[in-house]
Amino acid sequence: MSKRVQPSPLDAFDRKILAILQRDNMTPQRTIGDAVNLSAPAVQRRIKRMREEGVILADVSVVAPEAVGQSITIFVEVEVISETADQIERAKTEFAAAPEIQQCYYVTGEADFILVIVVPSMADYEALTRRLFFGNNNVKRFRTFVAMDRVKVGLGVPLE
Amino acid sequence: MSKRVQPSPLDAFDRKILAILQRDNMTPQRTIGDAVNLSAPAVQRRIKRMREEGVILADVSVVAPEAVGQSITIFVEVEVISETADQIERAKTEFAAAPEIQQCYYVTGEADFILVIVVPSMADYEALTRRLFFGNNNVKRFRTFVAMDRVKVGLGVPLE
DNA sequence: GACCCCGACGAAACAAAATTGCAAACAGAC
DNA sequence: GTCTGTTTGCAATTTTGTTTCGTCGGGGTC
Repeated sequence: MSKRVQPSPLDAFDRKILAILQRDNMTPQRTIGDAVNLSAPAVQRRIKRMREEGVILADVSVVAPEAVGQSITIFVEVEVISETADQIERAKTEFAAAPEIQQCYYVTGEADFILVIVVPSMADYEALTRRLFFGNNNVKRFRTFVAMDRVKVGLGVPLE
Repeated sequence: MSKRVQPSPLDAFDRKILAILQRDNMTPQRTIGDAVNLSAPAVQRRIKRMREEGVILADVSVVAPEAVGQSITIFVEVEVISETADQIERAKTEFAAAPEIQQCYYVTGEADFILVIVVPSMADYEALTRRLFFGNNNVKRFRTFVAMDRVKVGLGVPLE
């Protein structure tokens, strides 16, 4: 199920390449090569390997939510009643399936799940809570935080 | 300062293209064209326009945090003492500057900021809290949630 | 209705980038 | 020192992105 193939260790070249790609994956390999002192084909082979090994999970465009009418970002802390493996698995599956849920994490602490949700309006959010939380009798409680400002949004990982 | 240029409305073609790109932005334009019934140049013009208008914010590779030794994801709710515009701005700037902070949102509700943090170890997180929270006398309180499972992670927005 | 203008399209030509084949450099094992 | 693996750079090939150009269709004007 996992995409990882071999945990082949990353060297300094790989990390530099990753640092560039996670900022802009349309950078020409030639340019990357110049930046890291490697030929374009060498860079390309490393990228290919990292994709195969699952170091690079995906290559995506980041779409501005407001531009497509999804102007509201919401955080939700969800606390469940039963924490049996079965129930947790069920919750994970349900959350993962909802397209409005951009991110879902299973966490320790005072909550069990933290969700990042993107919707066009509060009415849509209200409808979603009805479906997802009130309609799920394993949800004990949930707390909502509405984002006023997306100060920093990304999936970039600290490198080097 | 903003990247938006003109809020030219998106049609069904644009949305279909975005849906493809936010899943895989390495899809050849010809392939996209076939999928949406448009020629490659038409697709390319639309993509170019959406980039210029800020509909497409960025094009990035998604790196697996574990693969680069950043195996711990943490959520933090931060509550500040003073909520003057000045202090909030200062906090935003500071959070945005930290590379370990992957995401930062300014929110309503029981907290003021929600952070998503990626670190190699709890020790690193501890050091970060010391620097970021204990070292900041405007932080009243913060709550930590450690992710046990990244159930769903992405920046994709619901389209159509 | 005839006209023009504007915008978007597709086909083809073109440019640039990615990919592959191959020989050489290098590192470690014996 | 020689062998074997791996990784590299260069050059040829292929794929992809980009530009050009002629055409089509809608809207406004006279």
